[in-house]
Amino acid sequence: MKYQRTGIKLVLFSVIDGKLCVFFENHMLPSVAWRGEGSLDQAVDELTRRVPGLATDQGYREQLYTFSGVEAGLPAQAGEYDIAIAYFVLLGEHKIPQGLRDRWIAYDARANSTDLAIITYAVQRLQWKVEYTNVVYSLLPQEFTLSQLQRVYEAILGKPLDKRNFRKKILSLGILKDTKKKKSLGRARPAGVYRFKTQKLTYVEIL
Amino acid sequence: MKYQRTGIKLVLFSVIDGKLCVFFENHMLPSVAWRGEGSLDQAVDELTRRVPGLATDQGYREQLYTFSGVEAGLPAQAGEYDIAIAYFVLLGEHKIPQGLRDRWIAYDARANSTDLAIITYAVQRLQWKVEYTNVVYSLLPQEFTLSQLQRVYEAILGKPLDKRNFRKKILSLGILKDTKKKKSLGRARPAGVYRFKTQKLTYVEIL
DNA sequence: GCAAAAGTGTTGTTGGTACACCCATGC
DNA sequence: GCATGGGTGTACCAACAACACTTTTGC
Repeated sequence: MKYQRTGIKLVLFSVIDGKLCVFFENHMLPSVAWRGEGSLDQAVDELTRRVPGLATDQGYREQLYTFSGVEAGLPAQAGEYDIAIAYFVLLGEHKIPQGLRDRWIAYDARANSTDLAIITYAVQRLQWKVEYTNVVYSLLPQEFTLSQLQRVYEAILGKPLDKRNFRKKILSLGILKDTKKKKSLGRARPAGVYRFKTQKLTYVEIL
Repeated sequence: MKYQRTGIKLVLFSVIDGKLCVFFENHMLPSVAWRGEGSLDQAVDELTRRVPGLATDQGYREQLYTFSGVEAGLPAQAGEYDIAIAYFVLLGEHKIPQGLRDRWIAYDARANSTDLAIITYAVQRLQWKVEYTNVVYSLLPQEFTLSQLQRVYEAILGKPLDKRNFRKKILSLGILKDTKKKKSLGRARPAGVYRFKTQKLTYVEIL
């Protein structure tokens, strides 16, 4: 009797220097075989630990999709899996050690990685999630300015946003707390500092 | 070396008699072991064929989620899988042979099936999908009246909808075609007959 | 003629979008 | 004093929600 080989793949996102970036290990998504020992989550933990500078508990993680056969482009890759369970993980730029930033590549829908289909799917999911939840908390330090927040949104959505409308919207959602502090970046007027009320995933009330 | 056992589970939905129903095989979702032969899709085809009155190509199918360990309540079930890949399938009431309707049970969030977590998740996905796509085409005959359509929406969303607003909205989406025919049900005024412009999944323009 | 379901418009509210200038600071 | 990014308000438009009566048919 034949058993299938199952793999786990990670799509790691971060917004670095205003650009949406994905982590690669020699031009492929980090992946590992899974042999059914322990839970899937544990296996993902382990895989996560392989990424330099990334502790298990950091960031936001979510299962993406289970790819099989053609969809994942798997046949083309010898020694690969019959099915691949893909996860995406969000990691704040501030948690990435400076020396390792070159392993993060700016997302480009036209790139031709074997994993492009998975990455594209992950980006769509991220774009959706960021509009309907507070999930961006995982891409920012605990305290941040509204401009920082806006830059993260712009990087993910891939388009510029209007400053006034953005602030009105985000503040009206009531997911932020004004710390009343001020932070000065460079030689400009200091900006107000905010934090997310909660670091747990919350769906935004659209009513 | 140990290999994991992978299972496929099906959540089959239909709206029968104005109620959202799920198909059960002795109080459980239909499932089958998968040993990595052929693609996942083929395996789902096969499982689908086990459901009486359901041909492979009928209805709409989508992968739901891959459950492992605790999440799916699997440990409680002896002889079950390490991971279960769940799919949901939508099937029009008109395609279900009369004699087999008793295997379809009205969805109840309070029921205590071992598969309740999966089913609940599937219902949420369905509710979302039905609001942003034309996917209900798979739950109705080719031709139908607006009232029939509204009843399907109400069953899925679990709440009554306003007739005038519903019609305005659905017609403005431009996904329906008026056949100009009339259909008389019972002793009331005959209703206009519509069809979906396409039977392929289409995301609705929200602009 | 009456029961049953079909069909039809208006109004108020809300959320989205477009848009331009002054302010506080570092150098 | 000037360059840099921070911060603010209004007006228009589109989508949504609430709401009640007339029409056509079968019996």
